[in-house]
Parts: sequence; structure tokens; C-alpha cells
Amino acid sequence: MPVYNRDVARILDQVADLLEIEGADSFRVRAYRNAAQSISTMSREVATMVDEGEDLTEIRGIGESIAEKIEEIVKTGDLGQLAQIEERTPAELTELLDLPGLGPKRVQTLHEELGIETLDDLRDAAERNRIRTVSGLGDRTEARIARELEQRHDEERRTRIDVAEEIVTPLLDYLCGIEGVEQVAVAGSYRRRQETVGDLDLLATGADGEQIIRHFTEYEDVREVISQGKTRSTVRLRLDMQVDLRVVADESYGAALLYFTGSKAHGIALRNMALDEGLKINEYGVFRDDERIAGATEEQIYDLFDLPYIVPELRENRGELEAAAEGKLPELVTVDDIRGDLQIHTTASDGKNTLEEMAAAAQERGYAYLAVTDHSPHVSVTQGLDAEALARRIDEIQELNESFNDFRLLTGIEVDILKDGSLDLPDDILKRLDIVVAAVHSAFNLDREEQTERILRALDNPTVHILVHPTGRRIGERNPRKRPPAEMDMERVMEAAKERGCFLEINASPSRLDLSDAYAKMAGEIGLKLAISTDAHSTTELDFIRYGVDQARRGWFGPDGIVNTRSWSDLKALLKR
DNA sequence: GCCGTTTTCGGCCCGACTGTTTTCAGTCG
Repeated sequence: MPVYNRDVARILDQVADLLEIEGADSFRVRAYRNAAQSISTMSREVATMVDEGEDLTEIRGIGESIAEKIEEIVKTGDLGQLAQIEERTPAELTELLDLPGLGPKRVQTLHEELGIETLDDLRDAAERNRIRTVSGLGDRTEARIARELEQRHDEERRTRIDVAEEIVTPLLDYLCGIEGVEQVAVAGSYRRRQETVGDLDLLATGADGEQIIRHFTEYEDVREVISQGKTRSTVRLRLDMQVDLRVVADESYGAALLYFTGSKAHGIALRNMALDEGLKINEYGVFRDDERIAGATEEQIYDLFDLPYIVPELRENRGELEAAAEGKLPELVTVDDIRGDLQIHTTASDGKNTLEEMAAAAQERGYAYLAVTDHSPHVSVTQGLDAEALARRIDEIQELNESFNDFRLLTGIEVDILKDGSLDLPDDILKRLDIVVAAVHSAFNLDREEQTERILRALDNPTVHILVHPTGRRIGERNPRKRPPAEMDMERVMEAAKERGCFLEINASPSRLDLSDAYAKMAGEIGLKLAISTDAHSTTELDFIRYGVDQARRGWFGPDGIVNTRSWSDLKALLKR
């Protein structure tokens, strides 16, 4: 039974939660959380490291004690220490922590005084008005708990970045229109361009915070005001999206933006650097004693520590501060670097627009080329192209290409990888194409070994250039087609792709973003180049490219590592296997 | 429990808001 990083992180987090409920030393709790955080954002599997006898204490936040525990988890799938803690403190209690307004102290109090262990116990106690009898809790807290239990969703409350964008854009317009507002920005994971966001963190500057906050709570989309103070407010909008607004003076804009952009780990690392130099960073600025020495811009603050500006996408404490200190920050790829899209669909299969329309839309976006990659026959949800239809398509595209200047349609296909790793079109037709992208559309649930072998066999076929949406995952809480990533040994797949001279894709569709940022980073470390393509099924979806670029940036990719930043002639050379 | 060109011991990020209490603990980000 293989143990993955997410399993290790989950167990360490569970230990942290339970220890915290027990009232353990807060720094000890934090040590477990830091370790879990480190593990969950690593691109390599700790299980592999254990197998190869590597020293886990090299990982930031992991010392001897936790390293031993990780080894135990990797080898047995479990942790004896956790079982011991659970004898004293029921594991179900950690579910209560998910309820807004309940932290470790209150959960412990509710457990001790009312014997509450589960969400059902809590609901029952709220209905009987027993919560208000606990010292430190009153009828308002009881009402809030009842309300939160009512609204509770079983699913994780994270929203896809594109959905968040639809909500945030009109809200920003509204805030900019408020009198006395000087600057407005979105911070948080949204600004770091994470694939999903939990809530939205907004920042505004202006002299009269109270008035700005009041206007904010009067925004037409506000369903509930959760808190409202002089400089800060939290509201809930449609789709349950929670939005925090913080107002500071203009001179603190940079410090506040840095603070609220996070990540938390990046911020803590930076504040520790400040402490070493006898400085203090908070959301108002950088202070030496009581004197503010920086704070208006983020650049100013990084500069104070002799660091170059670090873009939000890199602020995850995954080595960016060290790289910055050594002058080794990567120059990241931008949307402007992208010269063409390498996966799109037309009305020939399940796309909404014709070949001509897609070509025109690509040219409008300044592209030099567009790969036409309709589906092959096996994908049953759509009508794919068989060898004969594909041959006709090649002629059609070549004819259309005569009419273009400085633009070219690439003949291509999204060929289906069958369960045994073979392709559903013969090699002789695939060989005639400019580009072949291969994908899994069925049997996502093979076991890890079988799935890996299947993919490797497909990559063995010399006609294949790019493995697209490599894990097959679909993301988003409200996505009815949500699907977990297929189990596979990604390190092996990437090594194999590199060896064979083919590439993996970052699928830029916001419901996929596949490869993820962490896998992209792994590809970079292996030295494998990637393609960023949209999988557009309509002309407007060509704009998805920016979401893919965001993830590539989060994976530390510069333009060199992305194949479709090249001219067609250079790309053509790269595609030769 | 982690970590160290100040330290192997003694630190460990920091402030706003709420609710309950009456001077502040708990939660959150």
C-alpha cells in the first residue's frame, strides 16, 4: 500500500489538531503543522526518499523526531502516536474545528463540559440550548453555531479561480468607485494565482476606513455581514463566497499587500528575517523600534532585506526566499511569450466553432500557429475522427494554410490512449501530422502500476509528441464532472517523457489545470519541458491560456521550458523524436 | 518539536474583531 505525501501530511495535521485541542504547547503544535505543510507542497514523494535512504531532516521544518514518525507512516501507513492520542481525545473532535467560530479551546470546553464529540452531538446541544450554559459561551455563540451547522456543506469550500474572477471583477469596480478610496487590490491566494481560492482577501487604502467599510457592506451582492469594524470587515456573497476587506492608510499599502497576499509561510519566513535584523514587519510597515522605515510598496520591503521583488506566484516558501537571496529567481513565462496554442477542438469533433473561426480567433490573439487537435474515434462522448476523416482534414488544413500570412494551422489529433497503452489510430496516419497529442479518456481507475505502464507504453510510440491533461483530474467544488487525478508514478512518467523527447502539458482549462503547479515544479526539477495549451472547445476558451501560464509560473517555469513559446520552425525541430 | 555567522538553550509572527465579561480570551487570517 503506497503512502503519498498527502497521507503523511494528513496524519501530521491530525496530530496537530488533536494536540491543540488537548492544550499542548502551541509551538509543538506548530511544528507538526509546519512539517505537514512542507510535505504537502513537496514535488517529490517522501516515500521514495525513505526507500532510497535519504535524510528527511534536510526538509525544512522536519527534525529528528518528526522524521522518525514519517518513516513509520511510510512503512506502516499509520502512526502509533496518533492512536495513543486518540485514546485520550476522540478523533471526531477535529471535525468540529472546521466550523467557523470553533477553535481548539472551545472544542475542548464543549467536550469536557457537555461531552460533545461529534457534529451531531453539537447540533443536539445547540437545539437544547445547552451551549449557552458553558462558561465563556453565550446565546449568540450558540446561535452562530446553530447557523453554521445549518449552512454547512460536506464538500470543501474552495472556488475555482475563474469563478472567483467573475465575482471579484465587479466588486473591485464597485470599491474603486467609493469616495475616499485610493488604491484597491485583491491579495491572498487569488493574487498568488492558486488554482482554487477559499475566500477573497481585498485591500483598500484611504483615510476614512469606517466609511469605506460601510460602503463595502452595502454592496448589492452581500448576503450576510459576518463582521464589521473600523478597518476590517468580512461578508458573504453569492455562492457562499466569503470576502474580507481590510483598509489601511496609503503609506502602508505595500506592507498590507505583502501581509495579506501571503502565503502565510512566506510571510512568517520574511518576518523571521526581519527579527534577525532587529526589525518588525506587520501590515502597517517595517519598523525599527517605533519608527517606520518602509511600507508604501512591496518592492521597498524586499529591498530592505537586499532581496529582489518576488512575484506573488512564487510566495509559497518553497525556496523562493533563498533563491532571491542568491540572485537565482527564475524569469517567469508570461502570456506574451506564448506563440501558439497546441490543443484545440473544432466542430469536426466536439468544438463549438469551425476551423476557420478558431484560426481567426488565434490570429486575433497574435498567435503564429494553432494546432488543430480534434478527438480520435474511441472517445465516445463525441464523434471523433477516424483515419479517413483525418486524412481529409489534413488536406483541408493544408489548403486553408495557403491563405495565411505569418500564421499556420498545424495538423494534429488528440489521440486516445487505450486501456493497454496502445493508440486508437494507426501510426501511418499519425506520422503525417505536424503534432500528435495523446490523452487518457477512460479507465482512470487502474492501479498505480498499471496506469503508469499504460502511459509509458503510449509514450513509447514515436508518433506521440505531448501527453495532454496527464492526470485527467477535474477540479472545482461545484463541478459535477469533478474527478480525482489518476494514480500514477509521475516521476517515472516525466523521466520517461524526457528520455523519449516528448513533453507533458499544462492544460490551461480552469476546470483541469493539469499538470498542477506542484507537478510543474517537479517537471522543472527533472528538466522536462512542458506545453501550455487551452483544450479550447470554442474561440473564447482560447483565453484560458492565462490560467495555464499562472500555474507554470507557480511551478517556476521560464519561457525556455515551455515549448510553445518558440517559433514554428524551432518548435518543429523540438518535436522531432 | 524545530532551529541556530548572535544561540545546542531559549526563543518561536502579529493584529482586528467578537462576545462575554468587567479587563480579556478565543478565533481568524
